Amino acid sequence: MADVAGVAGVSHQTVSRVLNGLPNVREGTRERVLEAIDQLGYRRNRAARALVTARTSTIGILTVGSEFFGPQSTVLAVEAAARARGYFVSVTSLERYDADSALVALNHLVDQGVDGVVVVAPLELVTEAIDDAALSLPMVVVAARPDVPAADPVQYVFVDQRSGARQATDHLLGLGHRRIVHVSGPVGWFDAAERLRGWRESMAAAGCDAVEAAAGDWFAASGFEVGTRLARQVSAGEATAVFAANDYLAIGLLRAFWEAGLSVPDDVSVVGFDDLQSSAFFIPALTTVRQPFAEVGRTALAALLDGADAPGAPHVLTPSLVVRGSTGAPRAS
Amino acid sequence: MADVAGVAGVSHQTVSRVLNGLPNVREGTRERVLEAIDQLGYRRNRAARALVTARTSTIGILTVGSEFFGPQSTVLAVEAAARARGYFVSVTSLERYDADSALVALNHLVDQGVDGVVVVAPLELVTEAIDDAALSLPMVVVAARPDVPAADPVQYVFVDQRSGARQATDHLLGLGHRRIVHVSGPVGWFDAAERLRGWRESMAAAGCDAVEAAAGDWFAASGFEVGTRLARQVSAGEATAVFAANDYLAIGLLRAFWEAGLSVPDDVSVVGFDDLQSSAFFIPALTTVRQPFAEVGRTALAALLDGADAPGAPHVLTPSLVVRGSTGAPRAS
DNA sequence: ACGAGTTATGTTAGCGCTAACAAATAGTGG
DNA sequence: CCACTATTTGTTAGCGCTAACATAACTCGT
Repeated sequence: MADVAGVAGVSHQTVSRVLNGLPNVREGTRERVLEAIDQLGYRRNRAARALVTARTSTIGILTVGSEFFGPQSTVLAVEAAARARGYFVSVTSLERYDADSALVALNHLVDQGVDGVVVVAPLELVTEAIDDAALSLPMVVVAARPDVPAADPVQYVFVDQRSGARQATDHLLGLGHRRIVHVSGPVGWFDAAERLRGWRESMAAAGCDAVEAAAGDWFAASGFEVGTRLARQVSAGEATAVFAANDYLAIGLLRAFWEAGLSVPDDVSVVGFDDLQSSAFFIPALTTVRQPFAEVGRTALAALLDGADAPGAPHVLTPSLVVRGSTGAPRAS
Repeated sequence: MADVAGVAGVSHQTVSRVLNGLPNVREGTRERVLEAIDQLGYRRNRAARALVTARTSTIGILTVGSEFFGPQSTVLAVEAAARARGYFVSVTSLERYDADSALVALNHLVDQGVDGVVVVAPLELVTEAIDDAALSLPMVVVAARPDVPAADPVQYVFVDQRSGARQATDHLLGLGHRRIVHVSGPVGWFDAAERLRGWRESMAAAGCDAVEAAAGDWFAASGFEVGTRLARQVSAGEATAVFAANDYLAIGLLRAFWEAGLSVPDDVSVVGFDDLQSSAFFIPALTTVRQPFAEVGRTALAALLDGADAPGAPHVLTPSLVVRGSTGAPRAS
């Protein structure tokens, strides 16, 4: 910076002023400074700036370290939103799914001096770890947590999973299905719990028994495994539709039903959740629930940067049902 | 740090020594310092440290900002490898796929003072932008670039896409197929170009005509569109197998063939590339090529941190074919 | 027990920047 | 044309840390 000041014939402070866009710099001076900067290829040292301002212009993202569609999409959206607002983004993922890992990851970000943290890890143990950590750092959690502590300084942003599940279930009910099984996601995940709850609510409202089949994780292999069992229930007339907690599980289901010689949607309807890029091309095309990830990203960042002092109610966004070929009226019995 | 020194009854320098694990600190002193740190909940200021050491312990990752399986998996792997080695990771993605965006993104990282950059954006225009930028920063590019400039200070790490394509094609040839169409990925992507080339090599070696069908992007929708056309060729006996540039395209193909009433693999064999989590559950299960992403991540990071001064030959990893139900011998004609 | 050789600790300076204040210059009304 | 205000520029200090050097405190061998 001293070099730039020398070339431009001003003091380093004036250079700083130009760089920060402060007023009270004559136009001619500003131009000379910018010229000198350009000529010398000068770049401001962010560490020194951070040291004196006590702000790093960096936000941390804590995410589950896997290829889950929802979290992954959210992270991308937050990153894009942050970049658009001139922030740097530091990403850290969970090594394992336990409270210890969550704290390690959180500390990793705090050590880095981030100005705020967006948590994209909709796991109960992560939010618990955060509650315990009680950091004095602006923090936004993207997770459909139903019981946000009242005085929690942390802000919540999420897509209403329960609403999505109700839309999916109501769609099936509307087609005439009564025996709708839910293949639920793994325990400990808010999204799984909320989708399960939404399904239960709709089933209860319709006066139907809610029979659940739990999948061990979010992947197609689990969906297939559960689907193999469900195929027998379908054949026995014990189920006419399945609502899967996500599209990967639905892939496994479709496959299992196909292997069992069952036709979707003639013998059994299937609904997923997430709307993958390729869900429209499954066999058959999958009816599913789409989430507004880009909006989640923007909202989360806005909450973090602008609403630092306004925890208040969580920001809830609404998903929408996408009806395709995997659902139809139940076979007249 | 001064506070800690006060509590421990030592100078701030001794605290610094303890923190950095330097020798020549008596055990008792070290313990007192650690105790004081713990008691005060002290955290070292990274900005100040970065200022004086001129190193940020942060590496930047430049990636395409989309949900592509390969890049996404690679980023996760690099992040995990970096964390394991105590580095912070700053991620930036391309706003658009043009040279300008690439430079903006690269500058964004440089401005941040990263110690090195890993580029996970296997696009020609990105490597060109990097060549032009000629930054004096350790840099590793994860891209199957066939013509790495000799004196390039940038290191390359990649999975041998050509080998994967040859394995896929040779598998089909071995089954007896002669008319094997390749559905190629979008132009401008190294992976697409290399897979195309590998397929051509194998076809040429077998003395077969290589008929290509270009997809506009990497997604299932394009695969479906191309597949609709290919279905007619298959019916006309002009093709007996299709090698898709990735699994998403393959999904679209499977769907198109299904709609056309063609059986896979009886009427036409299909091979993909990437081995998605769910590829084993497609209908039929997809024969595809699996890439060692975790190894790519580790190798890239090792190259960045350890081999700063040894550009040399690119680090090439090898993918492996996974044979499943979507391939079989051609129908005897 | 004394000095040479080690090892442990303290002192000083400065990394590059911005905040706060001081000085200089330009602008304005009487 | 001068006193006075508004604007522009310069000067100084210090953010929290580490490198380099200075000093103090221990070892030992003789």
